[in-house]
Amino acid sequence: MLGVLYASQYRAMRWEEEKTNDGVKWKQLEHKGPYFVPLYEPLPDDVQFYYDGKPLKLSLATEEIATFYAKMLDHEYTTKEIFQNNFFNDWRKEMTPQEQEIIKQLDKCDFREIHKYFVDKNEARKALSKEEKQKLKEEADKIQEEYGYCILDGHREKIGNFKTEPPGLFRGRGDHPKMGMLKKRIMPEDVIINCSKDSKIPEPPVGHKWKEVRFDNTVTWLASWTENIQNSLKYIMLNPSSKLKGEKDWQKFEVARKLKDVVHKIRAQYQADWKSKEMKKRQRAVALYFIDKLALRAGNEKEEGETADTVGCCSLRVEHIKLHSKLDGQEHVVEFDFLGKDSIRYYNKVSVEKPVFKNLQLFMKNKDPGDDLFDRLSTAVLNKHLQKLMNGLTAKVFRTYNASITLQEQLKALTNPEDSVAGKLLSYNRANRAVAILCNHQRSTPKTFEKSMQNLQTKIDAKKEQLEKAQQELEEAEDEFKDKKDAKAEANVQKKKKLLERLKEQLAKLNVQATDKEENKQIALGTSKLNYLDPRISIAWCKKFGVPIEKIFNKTQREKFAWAIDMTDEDFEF
DNA sequence: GCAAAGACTTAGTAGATATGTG
DNA sequence: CACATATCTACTAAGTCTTTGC
Repeated sequence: MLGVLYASQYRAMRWEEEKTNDGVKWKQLEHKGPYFVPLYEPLPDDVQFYYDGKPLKLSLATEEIATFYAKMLDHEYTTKEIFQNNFFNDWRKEMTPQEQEIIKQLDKCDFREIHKYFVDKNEARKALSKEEKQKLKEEADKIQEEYGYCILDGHREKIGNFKTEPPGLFRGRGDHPKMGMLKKRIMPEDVIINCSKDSKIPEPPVGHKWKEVRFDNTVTWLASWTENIQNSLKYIMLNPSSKLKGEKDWQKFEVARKLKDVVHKIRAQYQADWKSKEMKKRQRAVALYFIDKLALRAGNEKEEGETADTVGCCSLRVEHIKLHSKLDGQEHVVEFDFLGKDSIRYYNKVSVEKPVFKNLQLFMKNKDPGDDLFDRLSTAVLNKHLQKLMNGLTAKVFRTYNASITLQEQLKALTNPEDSVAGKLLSYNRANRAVAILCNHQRSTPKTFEKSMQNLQTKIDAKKEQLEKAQQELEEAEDEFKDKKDAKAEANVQKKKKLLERLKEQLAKLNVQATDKEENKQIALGTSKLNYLDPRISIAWCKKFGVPIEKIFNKTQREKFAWAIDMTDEDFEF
């Protein structure tokens, strides 16, 4: 074979579908191991901790943990009782016996001086000169260069998270029972290295050993450790731009496209199952209907008291829905109100088919608010059923499928080929937004939202004024041309016309911006774009309507979707 | 057949960086 | 050019689903 390949051939080969199904993920894996975050640097002597109003010199380990709390002093977390208690408990465990003897109440601890020290330090860093900042950047780049890449089957690939997580206080989301607990420092002795046998095995930092070095090519991680809060594993894995991740991503969307072919049959079946004699089947059918229609997550069981109380479809409880025979002119309305992943609230009122409504009444009969709505159902049962309906089908495929098909339909409905690029982008964002709403992807309203909205309005008003003025000037110029009929006057008319056109465009652009911003207030578009929307739909749309891909995908996104950018033409259909 | 462990994807946010503006 | 604002990136928690071990 020739040593030279055309770029397109190379690309086609690079994304060629994986044939192996023996679970082997790679043949060669070489890397440097994780980068360990720097050790704790003690506070200067003039920065003091006070207990009960008196300065108290802390041992190194105790001081380090104190700084974790001090740094968070103006964060809402430190006002929460659970956070305070968990922190204080864990902190006391690390104290010397003498310190334990003295430090007995958190409210007698004064961290303010330590807090100020870190605030000042932060400011100082921000105020650094360009050259000094450049130097810091170069140092960071050097670390990235050395630890941030690995060799996988002959390709140099970027690693996603190559640094160990620094110690600190656990920041769980929502009402997390473990918030404030001490997240311990990861040492080489905690870390398992995974690489290929014949590769250069990473060296542990001097004076240290790895917990284990293994050669498992059926998994994709490079290193792992067990974190001490939930006692679960953490991994160092490849960046989404890597071939391995890209192929997996592609595969995910291919499974979702396969669902497109059978979804009608599946829908017909679960509708029929609403009337099944078996309670278990009815529950399965109603749950699947929710997952399909509302894009709910599967809802695995969680260990009580270990995490925030959140639910998905299969773990919904009676207290999470209300039934209304009639509401706001609609029949058979189900009102959902529960906390989902990341304790994000799901609130929705949906009019459902009568049999669904009847079934829900049945499922709720003689149950307490805290009882499971689908008591005969689990995600395992549901997924086992789905697996029989289509190879590779699980609950989450419905989210991917419905998100992608919605984008495709919305783009078709909303795009006007006559629009400017800005107008088309508004349509794109609206289509994206429809998906984000479906998937309930929310964000907290940016702190400066109201203000920046006002600023934009001021700009719009100013532009309107300019426009009116330009309009007048144009009329005057036209009058003058009627009088004089000379070349100079004609040129002036043309000039004013151009100006007017430009201002009109600018105003239109600002208006589009304002609409977009308002509609986006509490909705996060990024998550669906990155995880649920088949990028080929977006790329085909760009090509079809002459929108540069950079307008919808930033650098990171283009890297992640390199597989799709390489293979998609404007005719692609999901 | 089940629970726990393991592997991998999906999620919002904080802080860094880029861009626009007076 | 300094500052404000918008956008991007890194981070790591929190899910889903599969595998393991009894």
